[in-house]
Amino acid sequence: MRKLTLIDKLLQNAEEKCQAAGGRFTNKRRDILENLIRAEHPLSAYDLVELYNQSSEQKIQAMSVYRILDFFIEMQLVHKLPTLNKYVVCSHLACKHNHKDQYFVVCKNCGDAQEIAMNPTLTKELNESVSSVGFQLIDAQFELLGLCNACASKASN
Amino acid sequence: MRKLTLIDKLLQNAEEKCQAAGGRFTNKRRDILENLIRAEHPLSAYDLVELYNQSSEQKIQAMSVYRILDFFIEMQLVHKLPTLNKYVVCSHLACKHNHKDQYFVVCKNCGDAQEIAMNPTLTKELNESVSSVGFQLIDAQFELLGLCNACASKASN
DNA sequence: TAAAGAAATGATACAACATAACATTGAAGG
DNA sequence: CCTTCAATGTTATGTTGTATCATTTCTTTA
Ligand SMILES: [Zn+2]
Ligand SMILES: [Zn+2]
Ligand SMILES: [Zn+2]
Ligand SMILES: [Zn+2]
Repeated sequence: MRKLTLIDKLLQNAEEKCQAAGGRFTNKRRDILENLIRAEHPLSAYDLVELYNQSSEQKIQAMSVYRILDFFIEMQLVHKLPTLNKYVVCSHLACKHNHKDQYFVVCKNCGDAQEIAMNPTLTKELNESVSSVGFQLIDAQFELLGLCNACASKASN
Repeated sequence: MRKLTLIDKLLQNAEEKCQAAGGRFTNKRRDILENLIRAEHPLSAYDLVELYNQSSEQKIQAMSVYRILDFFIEMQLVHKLPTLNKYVVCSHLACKHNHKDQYFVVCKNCGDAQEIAMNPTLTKELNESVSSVGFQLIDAQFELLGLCNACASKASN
């Protein structure tokens, strides 16, 4: 019996989370998620349409991809990055726990994104800052623009 | 001699900032900025096209509005809110100083946005968090989703 | 002040991102 | 089976943003 690959495990974990929430993990959803996992960087919805239509016998349309992405975002398996109009798998796909506050750093040069868990102090500071102007926080996810390690060291050469 | 209104003062201040940076403050730019100031909430580029074409003898095209917005963003007189695909005037239009780190809270209910200056502690925490993963920050501006004071109190009725 | 150069805008076309609305298919439960 | 609801198909259209080349307007300077 063949050992499960890492991706198999991620997909299996994702399936469990979907089913636990009463959602189905259809073939289309599985394939879209797998493509996004393998990409290892943010993709647009239309990137995913192309990828799917190249790698599969079947065809999918943009409308369906958007619906599937919405579903995964609801399940917290995928995040949307509004500054890029792209989507990326949650870095906690392998974890059992549901993650809390996180943000993304986006590399201006290579476009890669990294999900960063907020430490308690940062969360606290942010919450205090927001509530000090009478605002009720619903979702703290955000993106910061900068240079990743790799690109920063290249740039300084 | 008529007293200058608040908006006149804001526009005058904006003009000075543009000229100090070697940019022109043309009539089109002035009118677009004035429309955005008067709106008092975020507008899309096409909202601004419509507003201009309704309120002016002349006509403007989307392309020009995008260029004007880019110019104002460069001048730090306008900010883009990527989660809304909308634009809003900087809350420091009346100040002489150039503002530093800030973020926006966006009301999920009414769509209003409020610009919040980051306090030193928050800036420090954020910088430390980012650099701890080897990332170099370029732009810390971001948006948080929630409920504004007015909408929160309505909702609890 | 006329010519040259640079900045701003016009005009047209199109690319990229996203949703509306209604029809059809397919899985799960009784 | 058959009902029901979730998921997807299908088509059309709305929204956001950029590319490209032409023209106008302002500024500089010879
Ligand atoms: Zn995540
Ligand atoms: Zn990079
Ligand atoms: Zn500002
Ligand atoms: Zn509100």
